[in-house]
Amino acid sequence: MRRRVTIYEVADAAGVSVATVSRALNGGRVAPSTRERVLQVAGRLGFSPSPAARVLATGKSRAIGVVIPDATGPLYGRMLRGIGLELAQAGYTYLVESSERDPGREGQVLRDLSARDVEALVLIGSGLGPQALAAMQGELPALVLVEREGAELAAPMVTIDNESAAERATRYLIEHGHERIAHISGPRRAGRERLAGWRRALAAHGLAPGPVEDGGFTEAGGYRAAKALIGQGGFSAVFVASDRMALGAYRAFREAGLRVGADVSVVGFDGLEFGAYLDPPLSTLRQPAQQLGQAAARAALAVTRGERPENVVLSCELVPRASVMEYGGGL
Amino acid sequence: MRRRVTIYEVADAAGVSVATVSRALNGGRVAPSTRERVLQVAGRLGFSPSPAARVLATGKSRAIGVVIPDATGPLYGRMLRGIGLELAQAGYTYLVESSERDPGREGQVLRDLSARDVEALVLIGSGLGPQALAAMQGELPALVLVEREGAELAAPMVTIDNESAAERATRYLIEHGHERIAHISGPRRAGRERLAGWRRALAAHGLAPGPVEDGGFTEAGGYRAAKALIGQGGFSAVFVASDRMALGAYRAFREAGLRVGADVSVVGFDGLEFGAYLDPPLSTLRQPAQQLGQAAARAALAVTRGERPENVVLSCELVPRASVMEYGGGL
DNA sequence: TATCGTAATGTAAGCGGTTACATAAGCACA
DNA sequence: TGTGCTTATGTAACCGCTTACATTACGATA
Repeated sequence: MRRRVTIYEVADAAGVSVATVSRALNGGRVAPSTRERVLQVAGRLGFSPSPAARVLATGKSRAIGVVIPDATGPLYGRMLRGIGLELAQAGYTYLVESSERDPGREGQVLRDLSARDVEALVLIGSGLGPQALAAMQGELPALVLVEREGAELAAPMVTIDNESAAERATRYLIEHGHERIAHISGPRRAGRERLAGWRRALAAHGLAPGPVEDGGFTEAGGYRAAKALIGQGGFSAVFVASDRMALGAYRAFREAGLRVGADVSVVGFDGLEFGAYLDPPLSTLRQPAQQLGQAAARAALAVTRGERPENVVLSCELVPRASVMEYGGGL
Repeated sequence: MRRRVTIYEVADAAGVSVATVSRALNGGRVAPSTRERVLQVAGRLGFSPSPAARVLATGKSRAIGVVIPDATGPLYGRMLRGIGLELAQAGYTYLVESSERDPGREGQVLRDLSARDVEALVLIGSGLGPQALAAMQGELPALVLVEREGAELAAPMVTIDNESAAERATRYLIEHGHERIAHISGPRRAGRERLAGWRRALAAHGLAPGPVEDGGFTEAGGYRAAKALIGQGGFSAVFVASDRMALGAYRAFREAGLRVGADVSVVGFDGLEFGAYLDPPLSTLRQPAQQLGQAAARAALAVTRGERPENVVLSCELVPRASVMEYGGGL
């Protein structure tokens, strides 16, 4: 079995005390020549300090906890990569747990992570509401909120600029000559902000808002919402607040005999991979998932240092594709 | 700041010694009445044992390390969910790191995870070769290999039955009347086994193997391979060893004016989400990603107990879709 | 009643680091 | 040469658990 090389063995081999070894390794005051020797011996022996012992001695675990809503979500992998990259530079790691979109389970997960001694918690996406979180905050380490409600929680927030992105999406349709633009909306903060962006773009161009239907951010909801819109008519384009809802909308349009990109233009939101493979490929706004992760990690590191980092707002990139065409007479 | 409740405080409050508290909590011999009281007090005080202290005292970290090739891979999220689920039941956690498909970095990552005291390492997908791993094995905890080469490493392996799945895919084409079936293959063990399954199915039905082109498991490679096949002709269907290569193949067929599902039938492999949204939807073999994760976690737990678990081979499920049609005269 | 085995509990020694405090060494200065 | 600093290093306590071993209590047995 692998056996751990301890600091004592390094100390013996280098002919110094463990305190000196510890200092040499962690940048304390040591004579340069001694440091040199200790480092050399430590390297030769393959010494690597026991994280557990270090945690116990210092009270800092050098780990942060990350809670995601759904392990299979396509964006979370990218966020985690961003988090991992950023943390690694600071010698930190992370523990991930998924709440599986169950607020009760999220509570569990938070307690669990907290019991595991993480120094900060990054909560991604929707989950427990602000009041519920506030109630738990006493027993939890510092929080960082990513794309989540909770301005009142005195926790740093990392978000995307939903409103501007939605405005950009809508403007993209307007630039293609569309004047009657519908919206399939979603719930919560993200949904509200995207709705607001849509409104703002229309208002800025002196256009009246088209019909709005809620799609609950699900494919089935998007399908139903599109059906409802089709029933009402009066639009030549739709801004859909998520790619997944756009998927459902595609189906509804197809069933109604409408060709996306010809009879009706569509812009989605999120930039999920499958959008590129739809027929026609879906125009969308790409979320900067990895950057969100990095920003969240930076914020988390800052809070572990007792700082109070600024909120971060990132913007999305428009991905123009064939689902949007020049206006040529609408529904 | 949150302060940790220690076992001493519980002991005081319950009027017993710390040893008794520890035993009461971990199932040692304690009088039932005492255990009851201790548990009660511990609950009231909100005691949860310091993992670091426990690791230090027992030498077991209750954590395993997981290495994935690519944080954004769509299957890894599912695998991790399986791993997490299984580990949680045993009171274990995991640390993930991604090698980003860089063997050098994988070496780093392994050392890093190992320095973090994980009790076992689950290596997913391709990466360092068996010789390189063997060379490191001395400084690493026990390994579990998931979909990876290394039969000679004396490490439990969790894999899918690539050959049978490929055979099933090919048989599916044969059942639709195709007799001249090409193959776009991939590298490494997975590629070889899928090739073998394709051959086996053809042989079993007395059919001659059609042309084979390697696509390197990438979309661009699939495109090139399909181009090459089209140049040669002589097939009415293709079994493609990965969905991503199938994506490239679709493009090549489209550019050549061939309609997938009509002029040429295609079966992919992996069961990635986007396949359902291709035009036409791609028939494929779905990898049991979550089950792979669970099996891997079970194996990892077993090795931490010093057991030598059996290899696990899981099978894939055929997902029939419109990319395969009854033979009606081929290229 | 003395003896012994057994069950319940307590005492204290680690586990492997960090770090406050003590000590020693080296040097400048009077 | 003695005094006082500064700097380098050592000693040992502590972080919060687990667990080997010691101790105590108690009923069973002779």
